[in-house]
Amino acid sequence: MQRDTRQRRAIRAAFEEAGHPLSPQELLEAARQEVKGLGIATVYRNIRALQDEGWLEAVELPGEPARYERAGKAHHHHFHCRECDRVYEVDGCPGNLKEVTPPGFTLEAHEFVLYGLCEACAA
Amino acid sequence: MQRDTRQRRAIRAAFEEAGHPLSPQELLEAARQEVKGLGIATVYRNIRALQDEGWLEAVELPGEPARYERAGKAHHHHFHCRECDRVYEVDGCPGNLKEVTPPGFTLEAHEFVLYGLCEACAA
DNA sequence: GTCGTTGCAAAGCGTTTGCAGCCTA
DNA sequence: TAGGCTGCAAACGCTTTGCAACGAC
Repeated sequence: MQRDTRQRRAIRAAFEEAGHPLSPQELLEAARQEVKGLGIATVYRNIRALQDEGWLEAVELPGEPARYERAGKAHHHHFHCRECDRVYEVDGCPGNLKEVTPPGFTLEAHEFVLYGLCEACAA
Repeated sequence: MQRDTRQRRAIRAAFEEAGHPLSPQELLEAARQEVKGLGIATVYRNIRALQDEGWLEAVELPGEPARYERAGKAHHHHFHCRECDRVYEVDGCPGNLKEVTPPGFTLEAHEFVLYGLCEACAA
């Protein structure tokens, strides 16, 4: 049975407050403001627990450590700003996925990441 | 000045022969058939050297170690088989990238990865 | 012979796991 | 009080680096 600890509450709260995906390190720093002495192992263990529970989802970006965001959102992709390093959600989905799939291959899922400048950084 | 060693020749040859991106480990195994006793450190050092030289390009897949392929190919994306773990090139590009980009954002690049079963594994 | 290159082993780095004590239910 | 949870440190897997010997030119 799962218990409601200070650590877990702080970790959940960090995700509620952040409007964007968090890395384990960012999460540690955020949650430590609430729970001093919080260990990185606890952060990783809770990330996994919250994922198993279906409360969190991994956001895997090519070439960098995974970030995490609240689960249950509608299908979406991400825009990674190369200036502020922030990750934004984008709605919608590129077309002609099937036409791009090689003949004989079975398509089950897809990842899609946009890179560039966000509105603030483009100004 | 760069030297032409047995190891470097074997590594180059492995890429020429493989029709798909190779991970450092796959590369080690392939090149070892030519050069027994080849070390993994040498593989990594040559991957970097060949990248600097513009002969190789990294293929970064979300959530796993990078693979590498010959540079200079036409724009393409990749299909990752969840069964045999191989990565294939796919030609073409999904549409409506601009429609998906949020207003005010500047789109500079995109990554796109398909997941599923390759032709061999789907059988 | 020079000096770039190699293999080995050790060091890094992010993530996971073992363990003894802690704390929630 | 039981047993899930935590912090610490050690263990991991992948990649990089230090070093002395090697070998291309």
